[in-house]
Amino acid sequence: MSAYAIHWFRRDLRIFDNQALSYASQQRGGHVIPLFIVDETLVRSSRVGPNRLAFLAQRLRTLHAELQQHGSGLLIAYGDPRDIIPAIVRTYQATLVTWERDTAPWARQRDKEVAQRIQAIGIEGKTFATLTIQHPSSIKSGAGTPYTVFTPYYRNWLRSLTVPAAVDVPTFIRHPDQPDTPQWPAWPAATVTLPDSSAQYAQQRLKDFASTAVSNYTTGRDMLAQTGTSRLSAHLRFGILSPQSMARFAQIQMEQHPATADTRSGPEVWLSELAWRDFYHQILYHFPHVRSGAFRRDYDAVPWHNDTALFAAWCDGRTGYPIVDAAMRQLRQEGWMHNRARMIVSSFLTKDLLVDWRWGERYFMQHLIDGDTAANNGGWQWAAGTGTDAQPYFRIFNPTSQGQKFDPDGRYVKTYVPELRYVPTKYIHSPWLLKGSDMRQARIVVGSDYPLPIVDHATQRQAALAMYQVIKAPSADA
DNA sequence: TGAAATGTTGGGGCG
DNA sequence: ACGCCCCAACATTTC
Repeated sequence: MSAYAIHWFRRDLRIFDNQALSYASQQRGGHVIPLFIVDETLVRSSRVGPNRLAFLAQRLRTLHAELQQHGSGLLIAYGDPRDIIPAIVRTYQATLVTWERDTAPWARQRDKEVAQRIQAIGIEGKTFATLTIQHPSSIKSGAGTPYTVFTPYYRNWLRSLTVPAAVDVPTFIRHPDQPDTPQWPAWPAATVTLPDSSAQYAQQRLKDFASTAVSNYTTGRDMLAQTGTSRLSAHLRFGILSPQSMARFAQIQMEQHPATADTRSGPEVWLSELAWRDFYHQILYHFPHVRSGAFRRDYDAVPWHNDTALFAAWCDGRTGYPIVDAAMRQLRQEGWMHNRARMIVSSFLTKDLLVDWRWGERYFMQHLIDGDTAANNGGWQWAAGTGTDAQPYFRIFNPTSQGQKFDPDGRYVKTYVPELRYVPTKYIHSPWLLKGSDMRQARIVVGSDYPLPIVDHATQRQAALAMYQVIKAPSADA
């Protein structure tokens, strides 16, 4: 009988279209131990919240069930992978370890040390670059440097895009010593209703989205009250679906929905969103300093006001701006927020409340089930104007007009801010203007039942422009 | 993957 | 008929 391989699951929690897992199985004739390691130091990070953990815990259970259907099961171990991997290699006399390569610098460092440790005992570590559709180091400018602007990156990304065919579910032969039941993590319960974590659900949702919603994606994705987006971000985050499988669907749909002269087709725009994900992963890969500070280092000098009361009001969804409050309450209720809403609230936090983007970034990471450092950091720095290809500091969203554009009938606001449900459409994004008979019709007193705006947008816009002036000031040379 | 401020134009009210 | 003004509508510039 062949020796065993270990497949180390991390962010690729699937058995279909998992190159590293299938390789392990093929190399050892099905003798593969599916392993997940819980590193409690990561679990206790201030960038993690109960909802993402609970979704991960749930996925470990559904992954185990899916493995069981194929005669296998998940092995869950606890500790530092640098110690755990060599220990399990010894326990099960394994001769090969496979895993999906990460893009984050700290994870790459850890993985490098794991590889060194098993190499020292004569075991091969075989890795696969499948976390992104194209590897961060594969898309470079003519000068050989990484792109920091999306458009040229995307042009190059599209040109070199060849999505590998899907890899089938491998065969599994269970190791006789592997416990029947994994030792499940004892993590706090979710505070929200979690999405279905099964691969079956995710694959069906992908099919449904690809066959219907994606054709209207170009405009539908921005409409807050519509299901115009795939809503598969959490599944992509944990690799329940591979990004490659999404790209394949997008490519098929692109052939069926050709672009018109003036508008990019839905599938094309959706594919570009997948490229944005790749883009931000390669930014984190090549510029690890973005994790703690501005990509453009001069923006670290922006004198954020950081008023804790204003920040608390933003977190709680009581700013008095309905579109902002709806979005922040959606985040708390669902552990998810519509992408357009993420842009609106991040613009509001940084440019109306003048709070450091890192406060918002951390809060998002604590609450988002789909929270991913690369994408979340990229999005926040984009909104704050501190990042790669960011919107300029003077581009400031008006929360009222954004609401009118992307939630014209107020359905999104009324879903998450129910105290505004009788407010006439005309005032739904500016309830502070209600008076007389309109106020009576709205059955609400603005200022007590729902807050008055905690800041004045026009005033704060000017304050934000002033705050960002340090960027333009000449450096103080001695 | 803005919005506000400022500039320009032209229709129409009015003396 | 004419000049003047107002201002909506659109364009351009600025942040």
